[in-house]
Amino acid sequence: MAAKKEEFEEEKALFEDYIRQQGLRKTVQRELILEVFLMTEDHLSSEDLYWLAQKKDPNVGQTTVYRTLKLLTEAGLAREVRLGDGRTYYEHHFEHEHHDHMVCTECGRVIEFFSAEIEALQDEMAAQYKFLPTHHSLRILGLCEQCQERSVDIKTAGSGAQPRVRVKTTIN
Amino acid sequence: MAAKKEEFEEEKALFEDYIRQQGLRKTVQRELILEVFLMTEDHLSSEDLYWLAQKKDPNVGQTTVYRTLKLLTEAGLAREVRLGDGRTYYEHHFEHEHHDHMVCTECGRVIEFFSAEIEALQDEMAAQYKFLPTHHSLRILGLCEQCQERSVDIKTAGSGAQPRVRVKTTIN
DNA sequence: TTGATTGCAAAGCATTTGCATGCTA
DNA sequence: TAGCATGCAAATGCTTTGCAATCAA
Repeated sequence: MAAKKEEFEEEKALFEDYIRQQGLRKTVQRELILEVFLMTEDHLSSEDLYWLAQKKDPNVGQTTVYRTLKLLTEAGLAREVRLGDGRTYYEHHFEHEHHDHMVCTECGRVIEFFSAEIEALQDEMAAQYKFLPTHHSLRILGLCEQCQERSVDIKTAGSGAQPRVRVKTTIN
Repeated sequence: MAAKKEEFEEEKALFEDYIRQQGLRKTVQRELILEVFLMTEDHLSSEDLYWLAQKKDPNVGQTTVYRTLKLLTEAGLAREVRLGDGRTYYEHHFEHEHHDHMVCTECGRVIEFFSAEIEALQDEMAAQYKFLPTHHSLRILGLCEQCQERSVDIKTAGSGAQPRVRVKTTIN
């Protein structure tokens, strides 16, 4: 994992460019938070990121994480995601395909998916209303495969197959 | 507007059925809140509803509005909507077509739209992941027609044509 | 040196909960 | 009468803000 550090030069450069453009300053905290964010392929809440950053440097504060995530979003490196519970999650934005989410209301599992047809139809609808879309979010709530099975036979089956999708246990 | 009161017998019956089924109790507050909700064809936050109900009976409390909105949602009369700011809005659910929203990030205007094709494709995607969808929400953010014009020529033009869509000014 | 940045503590919101009182069935 | 419902106040959880100290440019 530590070996990954060198991979994010492009993203880091982008961030530094943004910082310079805006007349802001490069700080160790911002660098650290960006690094931790980039190293984690997941939907992270501000708090998640805070704990991860804390492990590397106990000197970072919650507030700075909040502020830096906003910054990353403005810089185009992160994207805010609302999964349905109160908090705001962040996912990678730079060089990551746009996608939407299915959220299991039972276990919180998040499945990412993409449909070019849906995208196209959305633009069509927007055009119909002369609406200029900047971004969109489609969330499908329901039960994932595992939880459907679980609710059919109520055996408390042990952990079956490896989950094929990333799991967020922070929800619910 | 007061003449509309008699129109909602079906909805009221539905609510009373639900209340009875659940072993709950019919109260003046619940009736009033339901009535005010039904009389307003809009996206209402709990606070919006609270003020509207207050005008009719200063004895209703915020808490009861929150609790009753949950109840209405469970009874299938209301549906929760997240428009992107912090709060939760509610819209009619009973005998109302499902639809999605375009939200103008400039003025907060909300456009409702529906696309059977998008719906169908969503089900298709869900099936592909063996996901059992219960509901979904699609939100397109961007600029409405008026705000696009406004940002082209920066003349602070007065109020032009009548807005063709319902406007929520509570956002932003 | 100057002013942006940090982190703590406190404030802000929307929403929920504890609990004594009130009211429905 | 029994116990659900109400409404106030307090608590909660996430996020933002005020501000003095710190640090980058």
